[in-house]
Amino acid sequence: MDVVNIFLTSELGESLDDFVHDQRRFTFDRLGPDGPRRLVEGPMWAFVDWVMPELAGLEMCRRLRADARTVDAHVTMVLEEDDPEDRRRALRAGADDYVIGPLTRTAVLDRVLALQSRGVERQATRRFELGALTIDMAALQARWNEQPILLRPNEFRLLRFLAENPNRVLTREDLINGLGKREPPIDERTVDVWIGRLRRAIKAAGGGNPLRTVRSLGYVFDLG
Amino acid sequence: MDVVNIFLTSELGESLDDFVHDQRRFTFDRLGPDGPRRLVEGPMWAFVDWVMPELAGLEMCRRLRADARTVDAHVTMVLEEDDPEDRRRALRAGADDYVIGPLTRTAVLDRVLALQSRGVERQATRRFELGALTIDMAALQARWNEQPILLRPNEFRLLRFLAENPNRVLTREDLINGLGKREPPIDERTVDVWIGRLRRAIKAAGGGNPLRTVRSLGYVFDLG
DNA sequence: CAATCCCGTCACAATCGCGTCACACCCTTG
DNA sequence: CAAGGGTGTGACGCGATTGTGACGGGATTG
Repeated sequence: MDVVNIFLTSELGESLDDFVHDQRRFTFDRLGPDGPRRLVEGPMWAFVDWVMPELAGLEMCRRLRADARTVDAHVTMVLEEDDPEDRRRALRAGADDYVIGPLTRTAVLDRVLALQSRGVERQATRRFELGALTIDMAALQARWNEQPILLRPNEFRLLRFLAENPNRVLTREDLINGLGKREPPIDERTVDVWIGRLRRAIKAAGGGNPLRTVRSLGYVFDLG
Repeated sequence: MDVVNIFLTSELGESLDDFVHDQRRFTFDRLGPDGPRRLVEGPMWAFVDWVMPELAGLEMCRRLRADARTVDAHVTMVLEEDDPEDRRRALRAGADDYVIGPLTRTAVLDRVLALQSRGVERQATRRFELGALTIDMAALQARWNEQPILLRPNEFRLLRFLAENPNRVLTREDLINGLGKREPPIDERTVDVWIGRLRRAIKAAGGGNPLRTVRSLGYVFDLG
């Protein structure tokens, strides 16, 4: 059975106990300033309150992104009201997403289920190789046969996501979701430009072209 | 209670008996060159040794993928040492995953539990083989003896449909319907062109001609 | 506050996919 | 061997899809 690990920075009015639903086991846990209390395997979802007792939500967000145990978590920021300025700050601090509070059980499940529905998930792998390509999550660096590939942040995330799902056609929508770009909505054609830039960067490092276009569908990272 | 069926190609040093843990029943069984000894319901996990007494692990892997009873199994390859080249070969032969041996009870459970929680599920027949031909639905790619066949989307669908109905004469109408071309109506002669293009692509990949013309009827995908 | 970087969008050119046609070739039948 | 239907395939052209240079706004740096 799949396990979905959900972490929250605050107690909620309604009880959010562990439960099983639709073939998945949902576990809930408190998330403190020092990170998660327990280590888990599998996808992690963190909901961070804008205002926290001991720490500003934005700072918490940054910590999650810097902490090796939680870099792969999908971070949702919980805003008190819909302030465009706050939304932007949240995303810049590393959040993948946000909801307008207060946080309810329904809101949590909506988020998790919606993003899981495509079944494209991050794997918590620190460093991995695919053919000549090496991706080092800790150093945020990619190499082609030891030769560093000069990537901008967005390109790195794109390459990472593609490489995490090799030999599998990813639609432009998958890629947009995979990079956690919900807000503002991204034009699908923009993905073409991302791919173009990524290809150029790989080629500049002496690499081949592992990114295959599947016309009218999307792109694949080709192994072999 | 959920059942997790685990198949191994070799005896292990430590005993791996059936047992119950965490709401799941784990059953273990030997996996021989002819496939599983018993049919099971529910998820199957196969651990295939790189070196087997009677059959190379890679060949075993391909057989599992070609066998209707086991196409949906999650196949983990057991490597003796961490050779990137071997890993690639394993994945290309259809393995979903690999571990560096020797295989222990802990390694098996780690794998199964980790992947179950990560929600890595095999979609029905994502990949199948017929003789030298391999069709990978996820990557939308076909190979002839490991050599990729360069197919355009329509040709891929055609090949897939033919390969799904081997040894059976398909009329031009069958093929048009099989590819879901209702609108606009397709001229039956167009199918001839499709077949011609598909044959050329297979030959370009060093393949033979598995597509036989049945005069005044249609075409067959010939097995053997 | 100037210089630089990153990234989303646009517009246009290049490319691709594919249905159709036309004609040569093949096989069958008488 | 002549006749006639069936099949293979090169060529063509229309649409749709994709690649990419250019631009501008916002963020970051110094």
